[in-house]
Amino acid sequence: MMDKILETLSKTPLFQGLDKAHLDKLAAITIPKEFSKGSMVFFEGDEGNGFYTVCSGRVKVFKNSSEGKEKILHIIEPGQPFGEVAVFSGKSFPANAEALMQTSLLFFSRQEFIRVISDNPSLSLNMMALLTQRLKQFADQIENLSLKEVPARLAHYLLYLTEEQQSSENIRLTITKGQLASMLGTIPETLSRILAKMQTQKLIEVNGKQIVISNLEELEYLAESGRFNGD
Amino acid sequence: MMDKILETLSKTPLFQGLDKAHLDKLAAITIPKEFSKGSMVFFEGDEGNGFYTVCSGRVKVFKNSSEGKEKILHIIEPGQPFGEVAVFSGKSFPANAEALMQTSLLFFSRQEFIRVISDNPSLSLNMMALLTQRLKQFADQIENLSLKEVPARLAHYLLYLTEEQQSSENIRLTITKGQLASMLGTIPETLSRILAKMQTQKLIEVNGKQIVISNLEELEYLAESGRFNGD
DNA sequence: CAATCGGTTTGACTTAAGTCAAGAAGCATT
DNA sequence: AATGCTTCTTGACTTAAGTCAAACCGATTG
Repeated sequence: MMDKILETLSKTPLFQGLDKAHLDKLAAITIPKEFSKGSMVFFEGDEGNGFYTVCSGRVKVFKNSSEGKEKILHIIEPGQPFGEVAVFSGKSFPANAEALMQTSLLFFSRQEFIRVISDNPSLSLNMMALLTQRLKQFADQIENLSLKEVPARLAHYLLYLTEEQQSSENIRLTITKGQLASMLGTIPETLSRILAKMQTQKLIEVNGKQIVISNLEELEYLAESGRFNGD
Repeated sequence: MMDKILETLSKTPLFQGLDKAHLDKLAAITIPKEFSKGSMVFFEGDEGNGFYTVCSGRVKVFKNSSEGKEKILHIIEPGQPFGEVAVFSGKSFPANAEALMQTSLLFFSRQEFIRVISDNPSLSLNMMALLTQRLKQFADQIENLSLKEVPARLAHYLLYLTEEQQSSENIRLTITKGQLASMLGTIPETLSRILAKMQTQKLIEVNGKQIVISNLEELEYLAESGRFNGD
């Protein structure tokens, strides 16, 4: 049991490079929690007494509007933390988090974690690296949302997937198209139409969640310029 | 000279609560730099060997698109730091920074700063608080950009100004309307039209940079719902 | 093997907001 | 006061993307 936790911690990038003693301290304050598909880990505005890391499963972090529309901020994969904002500044979570499937999480309480991190420059630096990475991602999202149109945002995301999956030929969507639409700041109908257009323009071939990149250069051009070449 | 720096440091929220010894250490690694109006502090992609805090003046942090449009991410006021992302994760700055007027900055080199912060839990926690505040701001911006329309975003900003300036009656734009448009993710023409509409709807009265809030409740409703009441 | 359900697609239509172009208003400087 | 600036406003027009509604598909499940 404790072994399982230690193993998970040691695989979490945030805790990389820590020595055994510190990992043990962390393991001691770790609280495992289970969430079933569709259940909420926390709501925006909830008092946040700590943060989580994903052990197995997947968590959707999102905001929603008064009319019930939602914007997915990120999908958290195993090994990644979320909810850290509540630990260091606000007392409350700035967004909602929902398990997308049966998910096991590790919970770190703010007080205990701050005690551990205060005595641990290496962990502090890891945490700051993580937070600044997130800032960069968000800055890119803001740039895309305000400066680029949906086709360019989608192209950008597909290119990101090629890196992620180390294949410039064949990629696989790891989320539903509806969720992808939400991440890109649009709606399923629009996404569907643009995927269709990318196909008629021979940039890609879509088969369910499987996507073949037929014309990488054009896709890169689209991501950059926002225009389908010749239209 | 050194006194001036120490005084500035002690007024910077990031360095709040540090004891004299640590402030001295910081002052020792501080490098003052001057920028004239319109000059660039750094460009997106530049190698970032440290970060800055604003001593006096003002700095615009922004991204720009291939077509030359720009999105202002934030306007940095005296006492605030910027460029921290480059210190802790990427080696490069994720956005551009330009002095909006004659501006004096303090520069902290990455290596030296990491040395100081490693030995200073209090400063670490301050830094993490700062970074998470930024994350929260960005998350809100993303929410606004993808879930709300321009009128709601503008209303939201005006309400923010009432808090900032501690007046629910009379506020003053501290940036040009063009810059405001860019911060809201729109263009000056659109901003101008919406301000005009807010006036005909008796929500506000605009007089140059001076704005009188005539109907706070309606403005709050607009920020929340995105709709002008009754239309 | 229907029946059902989430996810996806398509079509017809509406609308928010961008583009382009021309003035108008502010301001600083001579 | 006249000149150039930049900033802001307004109008006519275009366009990207959202809404609403219907149908479709694929995968369970009774």
